[in-house]
Amino acid sequence: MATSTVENYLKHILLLSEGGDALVPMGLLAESLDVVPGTVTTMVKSLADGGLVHHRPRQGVRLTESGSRLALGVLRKHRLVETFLVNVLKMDWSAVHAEAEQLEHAISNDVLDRLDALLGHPAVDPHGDPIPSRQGKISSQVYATLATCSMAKPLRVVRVTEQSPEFLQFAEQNGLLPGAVIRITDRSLTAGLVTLKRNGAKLLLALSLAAAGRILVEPAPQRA
Amino acid sequence: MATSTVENYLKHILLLSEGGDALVPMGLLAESLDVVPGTVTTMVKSLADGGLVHHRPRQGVRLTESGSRLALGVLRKHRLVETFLVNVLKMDWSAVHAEAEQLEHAISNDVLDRLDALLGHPAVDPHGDPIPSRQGKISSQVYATLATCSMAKPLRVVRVTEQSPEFLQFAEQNGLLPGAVIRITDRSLTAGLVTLKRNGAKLLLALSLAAAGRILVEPAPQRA
DNA sequence: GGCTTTACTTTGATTAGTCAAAATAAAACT
DNA sequence: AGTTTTATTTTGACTAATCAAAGTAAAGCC
Repeated sequence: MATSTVENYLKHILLLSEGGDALVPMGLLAESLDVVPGTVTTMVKSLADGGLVHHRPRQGVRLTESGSRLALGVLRKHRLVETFLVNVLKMDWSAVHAEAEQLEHAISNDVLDRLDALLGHPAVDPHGDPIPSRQGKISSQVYATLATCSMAKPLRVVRVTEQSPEFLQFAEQNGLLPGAVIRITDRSLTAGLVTLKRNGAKLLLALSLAAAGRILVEPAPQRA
Repeated sequence: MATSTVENYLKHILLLSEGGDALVPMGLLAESLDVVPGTVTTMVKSLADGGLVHHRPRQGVRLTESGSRLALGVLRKHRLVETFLVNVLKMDWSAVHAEAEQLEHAISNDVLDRLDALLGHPAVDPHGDPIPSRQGKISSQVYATLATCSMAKPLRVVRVTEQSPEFLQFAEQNGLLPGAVIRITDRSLTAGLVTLKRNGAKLLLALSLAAAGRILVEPAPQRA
């Protein structure tokens, strides 16, 4: 079995490569894992020895087939555990990320499959992130964000791509959970602001463009 | 936070000291943890530096107050996780010990408390072992075993003090789960055999004395 | 094209946990 | 009491993962 350190490296590489097979720069990986760059270099070389990644020196790192399989397995554990913590144990969705970071390395595939069944084989976790299938497939639909979408039509929040409890709490308090239907009332690139109105809410809500870019949306069906 | 190695040492010391504050010999601890004795000596000295155990050189080791608190916490996690795996995820009780060994080090107290509530604050795990309370109290009732109990009256199995999947499967197949009511028909010290009959079963069942000593019983109420 | 900045790699050291094997203390036999 | 056995401790070495700091390659910039 891979150590949880190895599992973490693979998971971060997967997340940083955005589904594609682009090279992940070493520095980015170091920052993401919160270790110094030298550490990443040594670890990546040993992962490469183990056939889990390809290392292009001075350029970056990319998952191999078997590294990718492993990384998707870890991600599946992470997201199913998060779903369990929120749906069954009723935990705050802003708190479950840290818990899942630990549990994803301790849970067996047997337990995972039972959890999956208990939850009804969910396709996305509470943040709206897609859960890889047991076969390692991940539905990688490309969504627009509040910063990039068209402004005309009503939108439904599908996903919040940010893990920090502060941001998630902010999102929750303002009703920006996956499923919420909203409408953009204004977007100013110069001010760096997006203003929107939630269905059923009285007040307008202003968001920085940076924050808006973390919220993925799809067109909401007209007048449900 | 204590590493999972530290947690394991403390848990094993707790289990080997049988609730009392007897000194646990280093060799026994080494065997129980499946490491060589030299490793235990070094680790125990560092645990002693951390104030978690008292080390009497060449004699053994004993938990301090704070070591005991930590160990009971780990044991609580272990047994609640086992209960969850059996009661909620419907896993085989003979398989859950190994799973819980991993999960006990990864689960937070917050998650644990929610699990505890979900399960209805159980007092014992599926093997009949008592679950320490959140305050670290453990109901340490002393039970007789099939090897030591009186033979006259009907008995109820309360606990199976053995973790190996083989033994647990054997027990399960022969209906010796906690709660089962049985009656001893014969016990021969010379042959090393105990023979018994389960309520509702047709056949007699023979057990070695060693195996019988792993099964704790209490007097069953007469004709329920 | 040469200088500077930035990103990455190397080197040497550290910590946690482990083993193998030699050394020692205590207990157990004659 | 002296010797043997057994349990424990010490010593030296190893692996995984890390950091600090020095070294190097590649881009970017006059």
